Amino acid sequence: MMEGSNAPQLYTALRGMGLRYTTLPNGERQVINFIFPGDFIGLQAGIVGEMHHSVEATTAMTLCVFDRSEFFSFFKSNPERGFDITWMAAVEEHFLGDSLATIGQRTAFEAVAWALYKLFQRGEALGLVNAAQMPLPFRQQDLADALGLSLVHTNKTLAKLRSRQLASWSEGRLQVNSLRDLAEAAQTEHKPLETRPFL
Amino acid sequence: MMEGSNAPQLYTALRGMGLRYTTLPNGERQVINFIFPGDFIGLQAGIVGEMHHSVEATTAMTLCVFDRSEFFSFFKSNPERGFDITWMAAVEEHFLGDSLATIGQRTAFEAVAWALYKLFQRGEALGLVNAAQMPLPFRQQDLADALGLSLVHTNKTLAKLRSRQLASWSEGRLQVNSLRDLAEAAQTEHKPLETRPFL
DNA sequence: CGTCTGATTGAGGTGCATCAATGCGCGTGG
DNA sequence: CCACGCGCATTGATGCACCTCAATCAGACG
Repeated sequence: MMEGSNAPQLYTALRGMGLRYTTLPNGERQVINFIFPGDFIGLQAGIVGEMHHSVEATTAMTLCVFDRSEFFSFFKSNPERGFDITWMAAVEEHFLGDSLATIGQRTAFEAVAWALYKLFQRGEALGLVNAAQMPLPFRQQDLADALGLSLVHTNKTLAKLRSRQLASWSEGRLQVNSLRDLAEAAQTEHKPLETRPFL
Repeated sequence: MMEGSNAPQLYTALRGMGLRYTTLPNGERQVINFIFPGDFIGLQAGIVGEMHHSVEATTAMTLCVFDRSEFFSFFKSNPERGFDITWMAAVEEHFLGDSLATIGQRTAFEAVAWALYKLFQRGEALGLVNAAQMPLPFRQQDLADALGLSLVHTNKTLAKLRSRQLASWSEGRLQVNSLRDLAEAAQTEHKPLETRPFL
């Protein structure tokens, strides 16, 4: 479904995973966030008009498509839904603030721990976790580009986390035994995930 | 007006400047964005409920205060305004994505250039620019914390921008002669600012 | 005048980037 | 069935961009 859309649309991801990113003029890539089932995609594109950020599917995805042209009228006829959309945007904005803080202030070790912590927590909320494991079908390069680290250093940092028994990510599966320990390594407070509406 | 509010409220800044930031457990500070007149403050706090990010006034400010408890009903009775709020959130989210990209991918030189570019552009839109100058009453430490750089390195980078005639920021005033050149130094495209609604 | 905040500058150290090579699984074509 | 190429993970060696420490300086204020 993703391929046919060159006109920016609005989606909510029902199944599968992906990522959102920008590309700098010099070719560097920054992944902005990882997309999980339930995420609402394309709000900035839908409202701002131009597509400055790209979205890419990592696994096969099934999407629920909304028509952008009807977005405004939808808002007027369903103000409660409109409120939900604002809510989602606010949660997302809050999350991006935290992301900024990790890229800007945390060490590579803390940053990787933080990312895996957030991903695992998200997986838990979605019921993807089974026997302390969840699927995480991204490449190390994706995580590196998300954290502003080099692929090599990301790899070495992942190895360190593995050897310290904090988190183990390989072959597309992430294993975390103690979320609390991981949060501590990430210089972050261990607290439950913000609830977010679903559209 | 800011001082009396320990309960999270919603504001729009009418006059003055400030900044929004988080603090990590280890004490590091990440400033998330700079607040200009017209900015809407406290949406995440207002919706999410808890105040995880702090807001601080740099100059004296005058604010327009909204009651948080009426926020939801306001949304239902004024869906167009609700749409505007979502719009603002989307623009802000988009901007944070760009911020991520600069902290993650740009060099210190490019990052500082990018920040001054954005600030100056914002100033232009607000009519603050006069004779290629605008007021910018922040400290170098604030910019450093926004970009994830040390104060010392930020200072040296600012000096380099000054010596290359790209941008000069001192005594609370920012001077930019060629926005185009500055954008080029920042590894970014020079394009007009996104319009944003005003509440 | 002391004190305080913020800007500036120099010297030395390091976390992470870059370069380079190897390995491993998997699909593809001969 | 095997050789080959390709994407991705892994590991070692080297270098640099940026950090940290430390000192000085200018202006504001009581």
